[in-house]
Amino acid sequence: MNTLTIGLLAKTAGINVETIRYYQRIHLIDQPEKPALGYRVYPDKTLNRIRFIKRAQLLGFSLEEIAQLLEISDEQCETAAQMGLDKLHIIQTKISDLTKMASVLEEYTQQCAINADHSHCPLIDTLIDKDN
Amino acid sequence: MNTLTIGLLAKTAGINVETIRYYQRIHLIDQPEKPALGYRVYPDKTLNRIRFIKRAQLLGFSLEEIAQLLEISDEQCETAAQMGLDKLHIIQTKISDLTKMASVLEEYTQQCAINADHSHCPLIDTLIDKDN
DNA sequence: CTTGATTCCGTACCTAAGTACGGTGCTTAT
DNA sequence: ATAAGCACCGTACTTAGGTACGGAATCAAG
Repeated sequence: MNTLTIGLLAKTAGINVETIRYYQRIHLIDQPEKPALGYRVYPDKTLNRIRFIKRAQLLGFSLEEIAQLLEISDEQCETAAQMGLDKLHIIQTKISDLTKMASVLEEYTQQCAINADHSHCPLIDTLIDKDN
Repeated sequence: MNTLTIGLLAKTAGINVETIRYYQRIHLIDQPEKPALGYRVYPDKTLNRIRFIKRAQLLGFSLEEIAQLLEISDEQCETAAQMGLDKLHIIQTKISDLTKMASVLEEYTQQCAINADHSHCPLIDTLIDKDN
C-alpha cells in the first residue's frame, strides 16, 4: 500500500523529512491530524504543494514569498503576476551585477596569467590599490 | 586631528562600527593595542584592508575566501589567480541559472498578461501543474 | 514476540554576515 | 567640571533555510 507517511512523502518529493517538518513549523504546509493509533497520513495535495514550493524556489522565490503566492492563489491573478514581474526584475538586476563582476574578474585573472613577476599578484594588487 | 578611532575608521570606510568589531572577532582584521589611557588607534593599513575586503566582496568572495586571499597575498600569485578563476566560473554558472529563471518567469508572466479568465492564474497554474 | 525501521516531538544547532544591547570608561566641548 | 557623545566589551539576537539529536511510540518482518 502507498499511504503517504512523512518518510514516503519526503522520498517522493525528493526532500528531507526534517525539511517537511520545518515547513510545518513555519506553517507552509499543514500537518494532518494524528490518528488515535498509527502515523499521520498526508494527502496528495501536500505532495503537490511541496512540488509547487520547490518549483517556485527554483524561480527565485523565497519561502515567505511562496507563502504569499499560495495565499493569493484563490484570488485574482494580477497579484501573482505582479510578484512574478517583480521577481523577474530582481533577477535581471542580479544578472547584470554578476555580469559586471564576471568581466572584472576575467580581466584581473587574465592579468595574472600574463604576469611574469611572481612577487606581485595583479589580482591582489588591484584589490589593494588605494586609488579607488 | 584625524587619529583613526574606530568610529572614524567606520565612517571613512563606509561601514558600521559593529561590522569592524565583527571583523575583529573573526580575525579578519587586527585589533590594535589598547593604550594605557585613551582609545585604540587604527593604522591606515586597516582602512586599506577593509577596502580590500569590501572590493573583494563585490566580486563575490565570501569573508572566508577573502581571509584566504589575504593570507596568500605574500606568496605566489598563482593561488590567488586560481581562486579568481574558480569564482569566475561560479559566477558564470549563476548567470546562466538566473538567465534560465528569468526566461521562464518572463514566459509565465506574459501568459498572465494575456489572460482573460480571472478565476485562474497561469503563473500559479503552471507551478501547481502535476505533469512535471 | 522480538528486533529493526519509522514516526513523533521538542529542542538545539548550523552558516553567513552582521546588528543590537547594556553597562562602564574615556574625551571633548561648553 | 560636567554633560554629551564616543569607545569598550561581552553577550545575545537576527534572517533564511534548513539539519541534527534523543527519547518514546508504533509499525512491519521474521
